[in-house]
Amino acid sequence: MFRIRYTFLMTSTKHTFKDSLNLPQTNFPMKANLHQFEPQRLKKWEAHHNYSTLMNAHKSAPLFVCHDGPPYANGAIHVGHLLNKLLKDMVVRSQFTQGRYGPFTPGWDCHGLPIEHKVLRELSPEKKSKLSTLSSNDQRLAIRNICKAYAEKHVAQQSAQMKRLLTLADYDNPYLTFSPAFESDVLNVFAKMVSEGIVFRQLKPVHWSISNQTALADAELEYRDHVSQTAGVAFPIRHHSFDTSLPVYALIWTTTPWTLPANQAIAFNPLMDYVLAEHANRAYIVARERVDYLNSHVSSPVITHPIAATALTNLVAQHPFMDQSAPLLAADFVTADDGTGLVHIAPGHGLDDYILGKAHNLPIYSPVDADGTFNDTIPWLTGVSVWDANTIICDTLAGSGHLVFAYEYTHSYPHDWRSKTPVIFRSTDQWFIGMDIPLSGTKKTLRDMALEAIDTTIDFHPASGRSRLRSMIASRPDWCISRQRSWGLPIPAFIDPTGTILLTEMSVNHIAKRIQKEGSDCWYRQSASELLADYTIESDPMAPLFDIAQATPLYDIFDVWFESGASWHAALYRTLNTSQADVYLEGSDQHRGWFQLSLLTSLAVQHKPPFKTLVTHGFIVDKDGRKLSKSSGNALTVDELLKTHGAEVLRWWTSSLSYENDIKVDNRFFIEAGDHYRKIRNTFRFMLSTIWDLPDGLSDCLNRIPSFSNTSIDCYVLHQLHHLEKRVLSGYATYQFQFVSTALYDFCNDTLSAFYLSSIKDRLYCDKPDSPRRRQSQQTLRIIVDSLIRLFSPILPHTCDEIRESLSGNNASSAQGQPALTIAPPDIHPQWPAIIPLRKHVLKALESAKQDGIENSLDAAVSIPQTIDSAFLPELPDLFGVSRVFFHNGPIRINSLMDEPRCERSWKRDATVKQRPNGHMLSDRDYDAIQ
RNA sequence: GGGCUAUUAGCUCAGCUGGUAAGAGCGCACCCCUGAUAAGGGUGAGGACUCUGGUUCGAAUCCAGAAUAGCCCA
Repeated sequence: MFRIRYTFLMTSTKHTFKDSLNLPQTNFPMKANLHQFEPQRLKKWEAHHNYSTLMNAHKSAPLFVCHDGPPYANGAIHVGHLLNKLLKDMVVRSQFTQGRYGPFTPGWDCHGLPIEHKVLRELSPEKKSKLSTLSSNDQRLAIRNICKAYAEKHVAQQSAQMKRLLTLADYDNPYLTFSPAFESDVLNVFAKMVSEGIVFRQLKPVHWSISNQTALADAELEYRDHVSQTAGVAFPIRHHSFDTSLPVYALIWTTTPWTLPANQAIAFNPLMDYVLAEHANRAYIVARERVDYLNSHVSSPVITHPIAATALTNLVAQHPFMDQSAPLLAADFVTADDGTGLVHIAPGHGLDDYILGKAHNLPIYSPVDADGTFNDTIPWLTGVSVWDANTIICDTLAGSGHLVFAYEYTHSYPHDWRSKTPVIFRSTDQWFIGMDIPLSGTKKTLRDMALEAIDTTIDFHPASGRSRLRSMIASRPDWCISRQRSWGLPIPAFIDPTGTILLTEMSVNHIAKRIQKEGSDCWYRQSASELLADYTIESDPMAPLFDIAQATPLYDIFDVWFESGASWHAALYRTLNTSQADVYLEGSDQHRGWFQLSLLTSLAVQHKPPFKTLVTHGFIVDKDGRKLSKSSGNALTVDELLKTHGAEVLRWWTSSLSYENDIKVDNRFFIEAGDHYRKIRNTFRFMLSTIWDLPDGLSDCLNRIPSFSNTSIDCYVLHQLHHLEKRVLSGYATYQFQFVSTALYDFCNDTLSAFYLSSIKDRLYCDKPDSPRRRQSQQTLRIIVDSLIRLFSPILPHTCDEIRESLSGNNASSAQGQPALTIAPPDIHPQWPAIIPLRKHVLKALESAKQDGIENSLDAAVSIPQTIDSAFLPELPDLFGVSRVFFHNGPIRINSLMDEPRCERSWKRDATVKQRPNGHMLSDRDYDAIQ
């Protein structure tokens, strides 16, 4: 009877009291419409001079510098840029959360071959032919002019995209490597390096791009498969004492027959065994381990006789077609991995060859011109390209009987990264920074200083960066800083008719001043005497005997890495008056690039690294972990991602990455990030909707915490919030954004949505509006919201501002730059840690009680063990989502209350429910609330 | 070929210096709520911790090798 009656009441009067409840209300929309509202937010920020306002407000806080590694001003930004910029932005913004001041100046790398190459390729035929009529300096100026416009256009484009990602940076005052101020500062750095005695000019084989007619840096090479014409070549030995009647030959193997005219020696490894291999009435010297290789390339098996490696010392071979000799030299770089174990040495065309040649005073001979053709020192090859020369030389060798075997060989070979054409080694005059020359100041070499800094003073995130950078520094060659192009900063050296070079600290600093005033174009407009007008060579103690009147400027430009590598001075010092950043944050490829070269210039000049910490992130790969191909990359343009997901979702995605490793991108990951974003947004929305009628201000809320009962849910959640703050701050401090975002998400999802908010709904809705219990929860919610937007704002700045506006109106101050609340941890009852697992067990028991017909937990009472402090009793029904909680001796038990009356207002089957004078079944609390 | 790194549920990832039956989110299945509603809540099923050796009383965790993938270099 009872059951039927109360069920009837429930359905018929279910919403009778809806209007008497304190139901949620908010203007904070559930749907974010990020694509629409983020651009509006940007406009608002710009109208309020967001960046400068924020910086001025925090100038007195401790400074933290994240120095921007300049992206190249070329093309639209891609997902890799997005990742890099957003990580930096979180570093910068989270400094404010940690109570610091984090200014950020964006930069762009504007000079260099990629732009020059692109610009020249896009030139119309008319313009090209017009260009060719100009003098070489006017050509350079014209090219530089077009390049500058190109760079400016792309800086503007990229800048707009980066802003659209809601990044906080001084976009009105970026650093650009072509600006006269930057160029001048770079030259000051260079001048100091000149004074340290580590800058030198030397003929040296360098990777040479034939198509672009320039020397290439390591960073400008890419390795691709290449088919080489290889040859086994016999060099007759002039005099020997081997026990054989056959003529003896040194058999070398080369993949570049065109370098044979420049041969100066043959190298062998003194630690390897060699034999005389007899074949077709000749005896070839080869490594014992390479006999099988030789057999595979000659018609009949060879017969071998062992010889001692020492017997090779002092042997001299005759060049097969040049009138010169080739001494046999010991070298440890010779291996038994391929070839014959004897290596043809052309010091003008290979790095190992060059080093060995220098050690033995061999000529650095390189008969190849800049265009890859032979010069007139080899009459029968003059004007022939090196690629064509391969065949001609092999034919010649075959004709003279010196070609033992020949075949085509596919192997990994360096190519020009722009033109994708194979490069060669060619000797030219280049400028170098020496790695192993003691600085005049410190008496230590750059290499030693760098290794010491890596081992002792620099922090690495992740830690593996240390060994990575270390092994690169330990093995890197001297730094070739010169390029033979137009779009760049000139190396300010002069040459006079005697071939004397003028390049001193004073002369460089002098040119730096000129360039600061006039820009580096002046180098191409003026003569040496004009450029050096105010320079008095007599007062320069380092100047050589030099004829300025007869001199001309040299037109090499700097490697762009030298310019960006000096940004700690040319950008950082100029803007912030400090030349050491707290952090440099870039992709792991920058161990070879910007990290390393910035370290070198800084150590040379200021004898300390330009950064305290290096943070590196991995590379973007596709959903299968493969390198992003052009086609898969095009499917995910930043503009498209912004349109479909919004910057906040992209920012959340970035925060959730384990960025140290490869980063897989696929649309579904952004969709997932969007789901997370909505979940967080809704949690905020609900909290906002429950505190709309809270009259008190925030400071009052914080002051009231100590008066909260230590068994109250509010006290517990504030305690959890305190721990969240601590965890988030430590995560931000160590750049562990994934840890931060997981902690924030779990707090919103578990601690708030599933636990706290579910538990306090009843009191928020059904208590009298100003009941102390309801007000206490509202104040708690207000504190939570305020704390959370401070923790979230480095990741979701727009949404946090939205929340602020919802709380305090459209003129609310921005949520950005606010330090964490760091609330004082309230004392909680010592049994709270037992309450949480108890709740889990109760929920499980309720789940199994569904089989017994108790589907709605408000139809249930729970009996729990008596071990819990009775002070918890008022909170437990809400915590478990049931109508009543009892203590008893025994395990958790669920009792049905379906036979008990149900409050028509709160839907709880409370013990106080009875029929009231208004005819409705209501609990004491609810009856009181509607009076 | 060398340096650095990664490989844990369908997917994305935690798992610190080796120690009771391997964790989370998403997804999936089932259920509740309909007074957060193009929301919210609960329960559950999913794993030879890439492979092969080794060290150890004990290894996802340390060592060696292999495979696959990424970055850098030759």
